[in-house]
Amino acid sequence: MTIKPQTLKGFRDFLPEEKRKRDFVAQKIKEIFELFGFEPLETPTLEYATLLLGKYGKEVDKLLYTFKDRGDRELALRYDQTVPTARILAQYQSILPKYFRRYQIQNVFRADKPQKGRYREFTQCDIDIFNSTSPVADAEIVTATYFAFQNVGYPKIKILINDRQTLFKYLKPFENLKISIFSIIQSIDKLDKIGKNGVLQELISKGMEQKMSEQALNSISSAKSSQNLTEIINAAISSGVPKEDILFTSNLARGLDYYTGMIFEVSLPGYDGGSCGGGGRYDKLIEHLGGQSVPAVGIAFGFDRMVEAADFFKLISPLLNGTEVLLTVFDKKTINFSLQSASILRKNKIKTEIYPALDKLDKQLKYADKKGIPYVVIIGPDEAKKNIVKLKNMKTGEQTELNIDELVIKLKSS
RNA sequence: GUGGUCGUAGCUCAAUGGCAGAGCGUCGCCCUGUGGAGGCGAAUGUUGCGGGUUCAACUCCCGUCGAUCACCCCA
Repeated sequence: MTIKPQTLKGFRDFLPEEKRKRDFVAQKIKEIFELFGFEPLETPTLEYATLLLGKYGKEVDKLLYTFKDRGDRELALRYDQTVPTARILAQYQSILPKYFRRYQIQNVFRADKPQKGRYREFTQCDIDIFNSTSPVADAEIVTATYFAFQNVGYPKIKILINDRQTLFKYLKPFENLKISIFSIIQSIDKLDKIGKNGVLQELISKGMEQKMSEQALNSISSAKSSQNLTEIINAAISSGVPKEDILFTSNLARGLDYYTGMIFEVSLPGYDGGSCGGGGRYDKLIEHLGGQSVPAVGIAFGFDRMVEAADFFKLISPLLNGTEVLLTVFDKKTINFSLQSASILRKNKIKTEIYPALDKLDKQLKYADKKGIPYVVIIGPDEAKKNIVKLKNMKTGEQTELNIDELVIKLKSS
């Protein structure tokens, strides 16, 4: 019985072209994380279900993948990176540095209904600093984020920043029995998406009077940056974030209610695929998850969107890291010469591929052309006899006869 | 999870209940050691899957799987 080949609902295959793009972006942001002293961390795909259940709210429990293993243990697939990291902090408290800072790029699983840009397995990329309440820690996160994006090569990066204290101060008067301040914040967070009228309507439908709703919006738009936030912004600017790229945005809310201080988002002007990352300070979350009190500040990068945006801005060369030279083969007599030449090229760190069949030369050239391999080395009986090779530049069509040492020099210099 | 839209060749898409097609790609030849351009030719389908209505279903109905959009939630 044959089975129809298909990818599981909500899951994706990344073919070489796409995978290279993802690796490119991951590589660029990792460089910056390391530069800022963030250390790599990896946790298992599976955890005990009890670790995850109930930690994200009852709505989310339905989105957890849970099942039993053969030893009857209740398991769950990783849902995010924060809860497993909270476990790490509790479990390895004695050996981790006090102000632990780590980066983590791993896939997480959510049994959600998929749609575009929303999958059941996707990559999360987090950086966080634990145990520090200093504005310097907040600024480090913002700055590392800015430079990580810059290192990928995006033409313009804007950091939109606000803090929960400011939102609370200006919105608290509007809270009532029908509508909590978090509910107001959640609605205001949609300002960019549904517009002023949309937010007003939503607030009204949540039980706020029209006049009050308008006042709440006006109050927010006139808000001033708190002293703490001003310190964070100044620290980020001192760390090299251009002043014009970090913007106090009083209506920035971010829906998650666990944030306790600074909140921020990354926006790429010119790319309208939405925010490419967001985070903030969450001093109570880890304690709430059952650990000890651990103040924390961090960001989750929207890795998939970053890749899409990198693609959109054409930051990734299609030939990136591909094979540099294809060696052709002619027949069984000359194949050894081809193999030996390949060996020498590879010893010289030239990315070399040998054609894996005795096809006609036109097929071999066509293969190189289609794969975008820039050089082809032609080795047939004539060349083997003279102990030389013929190097063909696929772009110009130019061919030169070289001995193997000349070939290495030529390819290394190109 | 709720509510829409969609599913036809490898890809993009036609065919308004009446013979399943086109473009692109693929393969072969023109070209016996040279790719891209061009010419000529060829192959490819249980119309996602299962049922129903009908003389007749790609087309209508039901179910199912998948994709997609909005909401929810978020990344």
